[in-house]
Amino acid sequence: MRKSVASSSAWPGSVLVRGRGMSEGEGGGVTAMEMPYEVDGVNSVAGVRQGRESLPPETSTGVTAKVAGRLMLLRRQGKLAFGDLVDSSGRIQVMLSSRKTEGFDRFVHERVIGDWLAVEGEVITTKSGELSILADRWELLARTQRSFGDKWKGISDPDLRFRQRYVDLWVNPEVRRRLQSRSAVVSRIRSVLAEKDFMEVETPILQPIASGAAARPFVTHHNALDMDLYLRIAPELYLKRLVVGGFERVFEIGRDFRNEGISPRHNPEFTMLELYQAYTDMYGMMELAELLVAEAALAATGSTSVAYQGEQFDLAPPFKRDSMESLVSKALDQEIALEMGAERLAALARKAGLDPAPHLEAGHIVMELYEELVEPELRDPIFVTGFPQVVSPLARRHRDPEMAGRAERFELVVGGRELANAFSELTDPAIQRQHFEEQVAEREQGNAEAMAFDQDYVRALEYGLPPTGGMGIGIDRLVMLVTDAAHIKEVIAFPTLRPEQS
RNA sequence: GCGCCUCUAGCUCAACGGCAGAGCAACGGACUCUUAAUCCGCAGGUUCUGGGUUCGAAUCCCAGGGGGCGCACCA
Repeated sequence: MRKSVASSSAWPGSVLVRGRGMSEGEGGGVTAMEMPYEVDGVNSVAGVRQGRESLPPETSTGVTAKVAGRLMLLRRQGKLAFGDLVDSSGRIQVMLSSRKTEGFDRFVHERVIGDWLAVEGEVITTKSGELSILADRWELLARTQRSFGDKWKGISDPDLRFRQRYVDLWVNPEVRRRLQSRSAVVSRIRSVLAEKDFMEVETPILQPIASGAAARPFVTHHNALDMDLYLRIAPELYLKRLVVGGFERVFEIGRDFRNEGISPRHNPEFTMLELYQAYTDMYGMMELAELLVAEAALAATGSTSVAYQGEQFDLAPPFKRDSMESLVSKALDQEIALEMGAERLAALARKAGLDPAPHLEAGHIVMELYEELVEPELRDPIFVTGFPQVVSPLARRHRDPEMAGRAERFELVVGGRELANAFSELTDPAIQRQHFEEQVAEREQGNAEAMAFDQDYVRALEYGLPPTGGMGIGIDRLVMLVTDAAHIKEVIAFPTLRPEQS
């Protein structure tokens, strides 16, 4: 009878409770407009708990505290009432008594699970020993007009969880912990890089050409300029322009956008750390990768040993290193090398059950063998080196003449997934131009992800890029790893979803 | 894009060809130490939508929609 006061009630979870589409003033309580504008003297729940975890039952501390948060459980017991108040730091029990608490009857009759409250009173422990706040007074900060789902099971429908994350955060506590861990990881990365004299910068998200990675971009349009712009697929080329401009150590933590499929590991927008450091190379990047990954694990879990989906990974440096060809050889139980040529490699690939497209170069086939047979099987952190030059258009050729055809590039893989990708950056404008031309040719042969030609970037290189190491780390996947998340949507507060349908 | 699974009360789920139900939430009440409190009472439905089969459809079939998983895609 009482549902559907508002027009917005078609959506699950939308039934308005207790006639709450109306202001409470009609029941003699406060109206929305009479809610407080500020709440003074609020202590965090964690702060109140601090140092009081093992008080004996029925302790009166004599200390008064005020906490604020959302009421998530309510146990009415005649002239007593107990509630669980939750804030971002934790949960604490509040105890109200008809003798001690102002407005006790209003509390019992008007409050529902989900209301925001401030509660002030003495910090005590109950007969059963639970740390509680025995309320002298309480104050309503906001009412909920909608219910929070089953109090034991919460909500489990994934669509509902992601669309209404503000509910998910309250009823599924691990969601809150994950997002807090994500923040801690990003914060730690910033401070580690700051200590190493990196400067945080911001480069364009709207770009006239989307380059720097192999991916399909989103297209948008600027009306006044009457021109199409792309949402960036990578900040790489702009960051290296800044190195050309004289900033020796720069990094950016920001969103990239790729117009591709959505999967447990892919969201159309995702957060990438990219950093560039002059006067070093891929080996300098390896040290930095080890440091950043280990620090991320420490920030999230307090340990460099992390449990992930039933596996245990040791993220303490140093990480193993091996070359792509060596790893593929082990997987095939047969020595392979780029020098075998495309035909023989393609035959091996077919024998291994793959179906390499025609006209691929040897490097492409080795890469395919690696991605299909090796990468998913790699467990503990490992730097995979010796990437074919042909799949590394922005990386510098290997300095060792015996490594001809390979680039100075590595990917860091943990648990079968790529966590970081780094190069000794290609600095030679003529070679860069040639690589872009090859990418354009690939695109013409049907590789829709081949990189776009960026003329100005070549011009920037013509002004001189010093020897530079560069690296990208996928923040979402890193956070997944250190928070034991199976799905990228679990580490993104608001993942991309289809629009809610009426 | 293809395949498989799924959609029932606000939430979590039963009923699987024969009167659409439970727990929680909500609402009314009892209870001075609860912990998913308990107890009594009340209310809550276009069974995703449309069509078909049938005496009879939440249930079977077809189409559409939402969601999930896998494949493809994603260096």
